[in-house]
Amino acid sequence: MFDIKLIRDDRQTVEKGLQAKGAAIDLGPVLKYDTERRKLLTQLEELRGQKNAANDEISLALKEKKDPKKKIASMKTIAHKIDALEPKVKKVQAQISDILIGIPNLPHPSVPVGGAEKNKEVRRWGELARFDFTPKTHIEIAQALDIIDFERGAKIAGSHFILYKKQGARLVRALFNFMLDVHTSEHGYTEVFPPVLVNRAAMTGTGQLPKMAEDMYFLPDDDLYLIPTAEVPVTNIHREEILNEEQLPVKYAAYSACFRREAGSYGKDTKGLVRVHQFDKVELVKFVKPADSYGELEKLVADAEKIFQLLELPYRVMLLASGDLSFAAAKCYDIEAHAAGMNKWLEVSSCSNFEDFQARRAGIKFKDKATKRAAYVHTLNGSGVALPRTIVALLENYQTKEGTVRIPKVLQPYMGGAEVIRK
RNA sequence: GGAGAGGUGGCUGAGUGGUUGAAAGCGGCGGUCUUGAAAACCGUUAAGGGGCGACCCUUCUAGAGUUCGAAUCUCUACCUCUCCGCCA
Repeated sequence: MFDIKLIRDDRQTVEKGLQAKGAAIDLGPVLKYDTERRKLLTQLEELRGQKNAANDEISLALKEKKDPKKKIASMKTIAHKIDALEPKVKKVQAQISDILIGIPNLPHPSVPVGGAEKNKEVRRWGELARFDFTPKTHIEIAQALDIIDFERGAKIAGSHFILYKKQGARLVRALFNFMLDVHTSEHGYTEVFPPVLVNRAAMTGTGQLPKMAEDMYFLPDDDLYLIPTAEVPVTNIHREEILNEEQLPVKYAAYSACFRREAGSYGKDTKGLVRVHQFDKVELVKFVKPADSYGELEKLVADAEKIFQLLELPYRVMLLASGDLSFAAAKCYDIEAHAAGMNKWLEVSSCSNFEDFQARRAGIKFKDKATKRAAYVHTLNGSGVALPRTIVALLENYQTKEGTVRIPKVLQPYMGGAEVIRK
């Protein structure tokens, strides 16, 4: 929920931020409703005060064995006035919430203003793979090695659903185990394994609802959604909670399957692993003190990068421009791995600082010792990392002339000691 | 799926129509005592909204209702627990 106070106090900054994000929202109406709400609320509270006072008098009269009839009658009059006013207040409050819930987070000042063309490469790691033969795409490699069956995946569920086989299936298991191990034992994250179905409140809390409804699988009989990322259940672990300042930062690493309808992206990446409806991902989620959140964002990106460094896969880190940011994000880095077969940079991780945007919607606070008040935490999350595109990079970068695929050192223990994937 | 019992502050838990925003305990914070700590004792300690402020209003899972008045009564939804059934 966007902070109405910020709109009230600094309308220009909000408008500028929204414009940078490409969200054309007229703040006039919400401010008008806000003024009206406060006017009505003052009246309502005045009446409620009268009612409470009358009630005290009645209760006192009863105690003193006096007749409260007259007082009851006057309280009745007040109650009628309140009944008339209450729906008006509720209505205007609902109008305000409807607008606020649809306002995206503002970009951080360090974010370049503009569309995707303004995305900025901030660093690059590793050497691009070079071959003395023409490298194949992961589709050709996987089919030749019989480790992915695209046709039968489609037969079972539909196109863009993947059936991994043999060392392909093992590779999936190897990768998320490896990633979880790195993040829990080296980066200090607590492992969680969340539900992949969540309710409406959870989806609203992290900001997927109301805007992203058409991109999610929904089970109407149970009013439940399949998660598009573990960010949703994991961030909602602490929904409507007040955390202790000492326990911050809280850091979770979660493996989950993720489900995306990818509505509207038909015709894009129609083949292979680049865009699929169900995929696996290890997600990192942090709850931090507001003052620490930008430092924590840099660490989060570094934690995700570490996976590619260990896998020895070349990548670059992109700072997203304002127009390319998601609804809830204030600042975001994408990690893009290079896939040699397709000769493309593939987005494999997205690390974002949401500041207090999600915390506000989900009611996640901490007890601030300095002020002795409950304040919103800042939430962050990043993929650490998404599997299918990492598999694309692995297959395409580690392919050999013979058609086999070398397994990076760190993964070999997870692959039963195998050094190569062969048919 | 069937039967029953519940959902109260950071936690446990009292409260069955009117000074109850809510007893008590635990935990937290401050103090006395102590070289320091523990123990003991004293005090303090919910969140949100409005107002410059004294202060006022809201909130006992959520929504609807009964009543002059609801944590307390009624209905609905959701959730939890116990027993039975089914089941990986």
